[in-house]
Amino acid sequence: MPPYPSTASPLFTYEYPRPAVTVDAVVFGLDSRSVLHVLLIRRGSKPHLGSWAVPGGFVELDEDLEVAARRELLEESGVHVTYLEQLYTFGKPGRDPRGHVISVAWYALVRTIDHTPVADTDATEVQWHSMDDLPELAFDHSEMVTAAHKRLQAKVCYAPVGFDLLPPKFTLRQLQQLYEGILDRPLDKRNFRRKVLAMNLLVDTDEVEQRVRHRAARLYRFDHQKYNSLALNGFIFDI
Amino acid sequence: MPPYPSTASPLFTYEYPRPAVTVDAVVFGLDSRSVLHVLLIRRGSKPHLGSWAVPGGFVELDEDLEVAARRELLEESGVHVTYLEQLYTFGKPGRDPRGHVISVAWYALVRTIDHTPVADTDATEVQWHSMDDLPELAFDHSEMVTAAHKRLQAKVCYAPVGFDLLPPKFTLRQLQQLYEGILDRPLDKRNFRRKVLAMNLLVDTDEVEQRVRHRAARLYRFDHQKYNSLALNGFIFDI
DNA sequence: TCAAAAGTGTTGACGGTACACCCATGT
DNA sequence: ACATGGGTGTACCGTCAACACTTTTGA
Repeated sequence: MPPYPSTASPLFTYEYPRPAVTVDAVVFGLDSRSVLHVLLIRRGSKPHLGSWAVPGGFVELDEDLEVAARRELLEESGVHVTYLEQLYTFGKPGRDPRGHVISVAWYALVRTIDHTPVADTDATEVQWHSMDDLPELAFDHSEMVTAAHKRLQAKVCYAPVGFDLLPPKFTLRQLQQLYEGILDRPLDKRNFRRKVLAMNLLVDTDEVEQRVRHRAARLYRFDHQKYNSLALNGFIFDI
Repeated sequence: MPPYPSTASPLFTYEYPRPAVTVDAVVFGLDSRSVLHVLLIRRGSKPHLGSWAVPGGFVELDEDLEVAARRELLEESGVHVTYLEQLYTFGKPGRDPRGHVISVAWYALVRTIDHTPVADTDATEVQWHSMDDLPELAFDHSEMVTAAHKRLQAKVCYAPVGFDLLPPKFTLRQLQQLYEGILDRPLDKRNFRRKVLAMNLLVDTDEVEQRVRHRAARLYRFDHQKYNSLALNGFIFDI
């Protein structure tokens, strides 16, 4: 085992052993019925070999934390995330049997989870699991998923992050089902539609959904540009 | 320089060098005129020797992150915090000239800042600085303070954390000035009083403030017990 | 023609905001 | 007596919640 390698400055002394640092990401997606799912991998190495876990891994030296999170997601599950936000840093001694491991947890949103191609390096299996039927998870990953879900529930109410779970063009029904799935409660259809349309941030594309066996719904897209300029002037998205 | 020491499990390999991990804490307090202040230390060592910075330091192996934050606060500034919450983890390469240093930032509230005794180990000087007159700070600490302030502004609106900045018994005026100082905007006196009293979480102590040269205001205390039991049933504090 | 979802308004309750004066106290 | 802040009520307005029927479409 080589001595601990040097970094940029000679002033940096190595009297103290360092904890290891990982990043883990709780990835949310919706299936075609707008049901909220979480991406899990089956661990291909010890500890917790064979258990389900959230994708993640060690941060490399001089690697940005967000870059590390994206790299691990790509390596372990091949998903393309549309939204990524830091969640919380878990560092309780004993959370990893290998020693002191500090994990910077993130949560991410992806657009659609039907037919997601999955790569794997460390993971033997990658799978979407419905939020209301999750298996036991390795380490403290259940806690991470719970925290991420709460954060998402709070955030969709005051920021337009939900759109990152939908395709660029979507129906009002899809949007409402998304909110109902995330908030885990029913919403009134008329009130919901009135409220979201009143913000004037949805653009009617003059297209309708295809191949449905009922009256086809209009497709809307979210006007990110307009939202951004409004947000600069203190506008607050609110559902 | 000794080789990097071993941890619990032999499975834990040391092929990769690890970033260092620190904790830093943005500590808020009010002066006697209810003006929001931040606790800063003047750095007594390189890098940024002589610059103002937020108190913090390296996490020890197998030390819990919150414990580390409290330890550093005690060592560097001797303050007793009444509230401590994790804020964000900063890990951009280059944020510390010594090498890759990941900082888990916290924010804390203390009750009163008049005549605060200050100890120091690494710090040559410890001082409260008014939020609207902050010096340049070392590293990315300005960013930390800004993030902490935003978080505090958001949090006082939906959680009773502001009371951790006040003495156990306080006047409604103090409470209002606290909110005005944190939110940085004036509030209507009658509406504010009606709203906070309507929550039925303030207990009139039947005492009044002393040694004031005007009509003495009633002193209230916040009923933490009642709040906790209400919160369990879904009650949400709201200012 | 049936099944399924799209689309559409009104009312009542509640909470937020705006606003000004008299009172108690210490100097 | 004066300066300083303590303490109080009402009216208007906007927002939210509750609620049901007709229309369109594909099978």
